[in-house]
Amino acid sequence: MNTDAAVDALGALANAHRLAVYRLLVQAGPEGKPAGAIAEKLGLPASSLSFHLAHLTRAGLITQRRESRSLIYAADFDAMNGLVGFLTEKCCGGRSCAPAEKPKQKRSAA
Amino acid sequence: MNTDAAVDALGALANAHRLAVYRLLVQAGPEGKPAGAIAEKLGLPASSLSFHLAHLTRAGLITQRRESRSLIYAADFDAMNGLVGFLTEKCCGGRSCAPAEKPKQKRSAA
DNA sequence: CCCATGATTCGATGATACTGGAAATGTCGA
DNA sequence: TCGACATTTCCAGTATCATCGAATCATGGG
Repeated sequence: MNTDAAVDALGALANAHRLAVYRLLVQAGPEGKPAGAIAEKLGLPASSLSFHLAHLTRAGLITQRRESRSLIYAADFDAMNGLVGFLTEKCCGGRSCAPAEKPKQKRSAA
Repeated sequence: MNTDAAVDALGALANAHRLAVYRLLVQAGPEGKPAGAIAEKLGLPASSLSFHLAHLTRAGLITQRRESRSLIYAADFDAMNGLVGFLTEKCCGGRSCAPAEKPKQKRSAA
């Protein structure tokens, strides 16, 4: 993950519709969801949804695969983890910064 | 963290300059950095930097405090953790999704 | 081959964001 | 009080993004 990729990913998520799509796919897990099901669930016109799906795909946050006539989209969890890692990189210059790194505390965290 | 707040935060980070500012502050830790030092480090005109700092502040990602003539900015780590939590919420519908959560499962679900 | 279905691309329009110099604001030392 | 310093606000020009109906592409069944 480099700066350009991170900016692309963040820009892709910085929209209410795309964020909703992405979270839906995150919750759907690796099997993903077809475009039509997403459009219905979110109440978006097909062309608008397609625009947003393309945006997320271009940013590397989701993947696309065809299954017969449907195109199935799924979240790319590696990309998300890479993004999170990039944001917190060298957090606090190595010093403790409590919850951002969650050290070796065995307390149940939220 | 709700959807609107997340969109604001992501939008604030979705810019090369602001992302650089934010990462600089994340690495600087809780003590933060004065605007002038950030401007110099990043080679940004003061007015442009001020615009970006205001954007990040409005999104709740960084905090501002005055120290004599300087305005010190610092990353708000709670906000970042809230954002990350929001993105990964209900990840995979509760099923295993490997690296996104603590790797505790031994089933190969995928 | 032809049609139905699922999804993308095209195109025009309106809205929003980024930039940076100049001027204004707030703060401190002498 | 005056001047120097640190930073923000103002402003206008440019550029990029979001929307969605219609047209188009891709696939599978009869």
